[in-house]
Amino acid sequence: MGRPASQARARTLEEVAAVAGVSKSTVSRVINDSPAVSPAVRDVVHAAIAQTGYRPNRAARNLVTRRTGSIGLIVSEPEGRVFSDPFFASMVRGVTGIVRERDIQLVLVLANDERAQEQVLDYLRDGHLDGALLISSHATDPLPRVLIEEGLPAALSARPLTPMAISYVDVDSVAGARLAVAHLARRGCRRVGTIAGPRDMVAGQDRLAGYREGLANARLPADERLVGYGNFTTSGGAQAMEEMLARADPPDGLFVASDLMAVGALTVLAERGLRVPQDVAIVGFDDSVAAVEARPPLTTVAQPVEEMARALTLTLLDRIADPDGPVTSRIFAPQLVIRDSA
Amino acid sequence: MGRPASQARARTLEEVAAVAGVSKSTVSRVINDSPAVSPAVRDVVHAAIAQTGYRPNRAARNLVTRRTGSIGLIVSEPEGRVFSDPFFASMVRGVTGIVRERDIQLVLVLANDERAQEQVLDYLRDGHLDGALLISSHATDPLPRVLIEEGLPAALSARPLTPMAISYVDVDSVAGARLAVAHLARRGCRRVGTIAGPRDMVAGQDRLAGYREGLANARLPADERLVGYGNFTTSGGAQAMEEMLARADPPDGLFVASDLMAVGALTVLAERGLRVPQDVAIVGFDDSVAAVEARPPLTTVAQPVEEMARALTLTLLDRIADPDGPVTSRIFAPQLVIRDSA
DNA sequence: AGTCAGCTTGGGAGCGCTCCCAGCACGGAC
DNA sequence: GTCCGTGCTGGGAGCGCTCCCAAGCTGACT
Repeated sequence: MGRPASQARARTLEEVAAVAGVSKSTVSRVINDSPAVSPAVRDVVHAAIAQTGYRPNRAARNLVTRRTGSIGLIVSEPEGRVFSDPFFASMVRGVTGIVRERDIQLVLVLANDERAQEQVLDYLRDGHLDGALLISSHATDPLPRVLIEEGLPAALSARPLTPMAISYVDVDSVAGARLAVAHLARRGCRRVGTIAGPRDMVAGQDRLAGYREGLANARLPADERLVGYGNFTTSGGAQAMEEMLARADPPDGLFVASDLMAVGALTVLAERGLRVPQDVAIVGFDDSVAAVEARPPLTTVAQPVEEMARALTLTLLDRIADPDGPVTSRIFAPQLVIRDSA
Repeated sequence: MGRPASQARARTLEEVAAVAGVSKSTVSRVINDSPAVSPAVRDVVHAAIAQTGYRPNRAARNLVTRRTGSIGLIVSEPEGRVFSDPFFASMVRGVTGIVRERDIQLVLVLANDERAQEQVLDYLRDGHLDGALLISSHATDPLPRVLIEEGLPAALSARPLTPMAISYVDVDSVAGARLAVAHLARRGCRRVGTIAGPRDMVAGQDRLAGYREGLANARLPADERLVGYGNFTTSGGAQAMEEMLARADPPDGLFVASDLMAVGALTVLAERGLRVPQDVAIVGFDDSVAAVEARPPLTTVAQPVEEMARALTLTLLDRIADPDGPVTSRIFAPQLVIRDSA
């Protein structure tokens, strides 16, 4: 069944060239899809590659191309938070898909505290990575700005608070929130509240803004006592719900800026004996597994996370290939997924 | 503030050597901590390194040492499941700590379906990685065995079902479950049930075995109707709880093999109007954030995940340094964390 | 027939590093 | 005084690859 890999000496370009009866330059051209190779020779070389089981040596290639062939997935939030977010899992799946077919390494980098951020910066400056995917949503995160200044290709998983010369992908959160509120209004809700995200996250701000627009569009009254804030986690949602119930009569409709927070709200509502959707109709955001598993299953705003992740990755790769190219960003349209909670 | 990194040409050994007035061999020795350098020269070279801001070129070094300087974090379960598990976040934090101080790259690899597994195997065989950390708990996972056969250094995040020549770290799940049941018995519970993990996971089996031992130790009756099975997720726990309640009177004590499942059980109990801990005392497993955030906060069995992750990583690095060295594994002692649920 | 452009191909330098080997200086043993 | 370790240092080959440059060959055009 073949020897252990550690003993199987790797083939080299030279050997393939010998087998194919051509020079190593030619083999190199074939490998790199250079057009300057006649079809006949190309076939011969391909056969030789297959026969020898040749695989290019990454280190040797990197040495001369001055590329590393790897990009970083930089998580600059408390890792517990990020990983537990279903958004992250889908993101990784999307990124991995692209990265794998291009034979690029995805290096996981945690930059969750100040010290780590410094180290990460050093790391990036040392040129260990060709580029970076930044997973972070806090508007106050200094990393994006620093990366631009350092000239390292980067792309963000969310729109930065202040416009900057960096690519990003994001869902149209404002539109998503409007969608949710419109649905609630259509259902007949009159007192529509929201549990918004943190005020220092763009997603938090946008979804709140969209909620307000939605109210206005539906000619529904705005009641600030029905606006709560959570940190996008389950417990944050529960707490916000409790606080809202403490200061005002229950709303009959509620837009919650994340499924996780909605689940938290759900438990509080259940404790209070309020039925969903009869007493309070709820719309979440993300369409994560949490939405499916919630009781009742959540009506929610879906974002095409995997597609977004693919776009994000491709954007970064474009930028790596052409560092002076244009900064391109894409906003994806959200979609309402109707289940039982509203 | 300095030119962009992309323009700042990297220093080389040669340049440092020139500055220090020595040969590049000597500089290389200093960098690699060779003892064969006189203290005086060493100091001069260190000064030159600092002055020039020299950083070794990873590719060049890899080319000659035939190492890649990176290890894989191989996630061979559905990524949604793994990432959402708080265990994973702590694991990553521990691994990252070690890896960062050794300047090793952590490459994230998803092997969540058959096709991906094949690709991952190819990838490993190509020598892109010096070794692999395997995050997977399904006893049926073929990857560990394959890695051994390929001769690629690897370490598992959990004890494999069948003993094999591969290092791993794990918590003593049996002891942990015994701890939990003993606590329940001490509290006065007489009808102690369990929601166990999947039968094809070692952790599931061990915790169930520990539960049984705990019952025996406390001279408590074993009632198979009080044994349920979940897949370590919240919804799995809820479902198992419902099924148990459907086929038997509620237990007065319950050991749940994971915090996430315990949270699911909690919601079902709440729906049924059963109070925790008064009617049913519950002990979870993992001491994750979910335990802290649960209502009531969960008494649970803690495992020193971060320390385990560090040990796991060090084990792998040892193995990479000396592939023929002994296979060492470590079992960590669990600890009971008492909160409000039992 | 001669010239030249255009297409393929081969040769070989060089990327930055490690590590083998040789050389040198010094000091102790004879 | 000679010889031989021992400790430190420098020289240089070579890792596998890319890419520049030159050379060969074809066919079209003058």
